[in-house]
Amino acid sequence: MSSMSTKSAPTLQRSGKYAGKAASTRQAERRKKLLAAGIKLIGREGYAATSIDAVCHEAGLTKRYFYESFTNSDQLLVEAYRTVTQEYLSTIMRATRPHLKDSRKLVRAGLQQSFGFVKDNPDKARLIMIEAMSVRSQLGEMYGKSYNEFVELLVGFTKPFLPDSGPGDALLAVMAKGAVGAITHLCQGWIATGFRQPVDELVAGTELIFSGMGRELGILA
Amino acid sequence: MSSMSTKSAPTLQRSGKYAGKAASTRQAERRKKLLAAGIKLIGREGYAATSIDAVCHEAGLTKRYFYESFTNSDQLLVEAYRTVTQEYLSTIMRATRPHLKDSRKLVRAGLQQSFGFVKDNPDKARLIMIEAMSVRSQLGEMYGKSYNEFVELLVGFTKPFLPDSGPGDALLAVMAKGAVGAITHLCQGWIATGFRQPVDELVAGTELIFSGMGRELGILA
DNA sequence: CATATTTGACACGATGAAGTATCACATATA
DNA sequence: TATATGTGATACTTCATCGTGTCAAATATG
Repeated sequence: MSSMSTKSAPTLQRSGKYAGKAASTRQAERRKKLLAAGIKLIGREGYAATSIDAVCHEAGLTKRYFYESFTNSDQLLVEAYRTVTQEYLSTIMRATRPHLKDSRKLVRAGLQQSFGFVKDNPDKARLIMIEAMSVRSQLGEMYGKSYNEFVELLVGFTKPFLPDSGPGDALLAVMAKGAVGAITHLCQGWIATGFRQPVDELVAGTELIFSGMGRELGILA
Repeated sequence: MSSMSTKSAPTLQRSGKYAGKAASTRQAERRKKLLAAGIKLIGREGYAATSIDAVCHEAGLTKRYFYESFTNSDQLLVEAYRTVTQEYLSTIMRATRPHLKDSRKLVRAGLQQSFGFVKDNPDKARLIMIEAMSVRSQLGEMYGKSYNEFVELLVGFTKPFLPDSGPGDALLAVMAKGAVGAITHLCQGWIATGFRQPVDELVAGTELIFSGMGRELGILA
C-alpha cells in the first residue's frame, strides 16, 4: 500500500547526535550515572533495599536506560563491586609505590591508605566489604577474584623481603588471606560503629599483626 | 439474645494437652523445628532466597506456626544467628578447656575446632559467617555483640600469658578483632571453594599468624 | 517546515512473597 | 457421644518490584 506519490522513505536523517554529544557518549554517561547511583544507594541502604526504580531516580534517569546498560540489578551490583574494588586497589598501590623498599613504611602506608579509603568513602566501603558478600549469583566468583587480587598484592609486597628459608607458598597464601581478612573485618566493625575508633589505633594494632607475621616469615629481627 | 434453655456455656473442657504433650511443649517443639529449618535453608540457599513458606514446608508446619514463634523472617534470622553462634562458641570453649595452660596447644586446639566446626556444619557456618552480614535491622547489633564474644574469648585466652609490658587494652582488642577476622575470612573463602584446601594447611597458616602476634605481645620467645 | 529519532514520564501486566482468614479434620474431655 | 480446642491445608488480600509498552515533547537534519 505504499504510495508512489513521494519518495519520502529513503535517505532519511540520522547521525546519532543529540544534545551535542554522540550516541555512544550519551550512553556511556548514562551508564556512569547509574553506576554511581547504584554504588551510593547499595552502600547506603543495602543491596536488598535498593530497587531498580530507586537507582534510576537517584541517577535522574528512567528504567529504560537501566536496562540499556544492565540486564538486572545483580549485574549492577557486580559492576559496582568491580569498579569500587578496582578503585580501592588503585589507591593502595599509589600510596605504597614510594615505599616498596622499606617494609615498615610499606606496611604503614598501605594500612593508612586502606583505612583512610574506608573512612573517606563509607558508601563504597560498605558496598565492597559488607553488601557484596551476601549475593550469590555471579558475584561469588567476582568476589573471589577481586579478593585474590588483594591477596596477591600482599604476597607481592612480601616476596622481595622474604629470606630463602621462608615457608612454602601455600602457607604464605593462607597468611596473606588471613591478613586481608583481618583488615576487612576491622573495617566492617569500624563502619558498623560509625568510625568512632581513631584510625591510628586501628593502624597501630594492624601493624602489630603484620610485624608479627613478618617475624614469623623471617623478615625484620 | 442468649437462650435460657440450657446452661451449656460454663465449665467447658480444657487442659492444653494434645498428642500427649502440653501446649507449651508443643509450641517449643514447633519453634525448634522452624529454627532448624531456617538454619538449614538460609545456610544453604541464602537469606534472600529463603521464603517463610519454604521454611514452614521444610519444618513440616504451616505459616500460622511461623508467626506464632517469630514476627517476621528477620527475627528468624536473628534467632538462628544467635543460636548457631552460641553453639560455635561452645564447641570452641569445650575443645580448648584442657589446654588453657599451654599457649601452643591452646591455639592449635582452638583453630582445629574452629575450622572443624565449619567443615562439619557448612550450613551453619555459611549462616553465621556470610548470610548474617546482609541484614540491617536488629542483626547489626546482634552481629556486633556475638562478634565481640569471640573477641573477648580470644582476649581471655591471651591475658594469662601476657607479660606486664604488653600493649594497652585498646591495641590488644584491635589485634583480637583482626585475628577473628582472619579466621572468619579464611573460613569464608574455604566455604566458597568447597573445602578443597586441607584443614591442616589452614590451621598451620593461622597458627603462624597467631604465634607472630604472640611474639609481638611478648608471649613465646 | 517536515520527518525521524531520542528522551522522559508514566501506565500496564506478571510475578512472588507477606500476612490473614477460612474450613475440615483430629484430639481431648464431659 | 457431644463440644471445644488444636491442627493442617489452602484460599485470600495486599503489596512491592520487575520488565515492558505507550505516548507526547524535545532535538537534529533535509
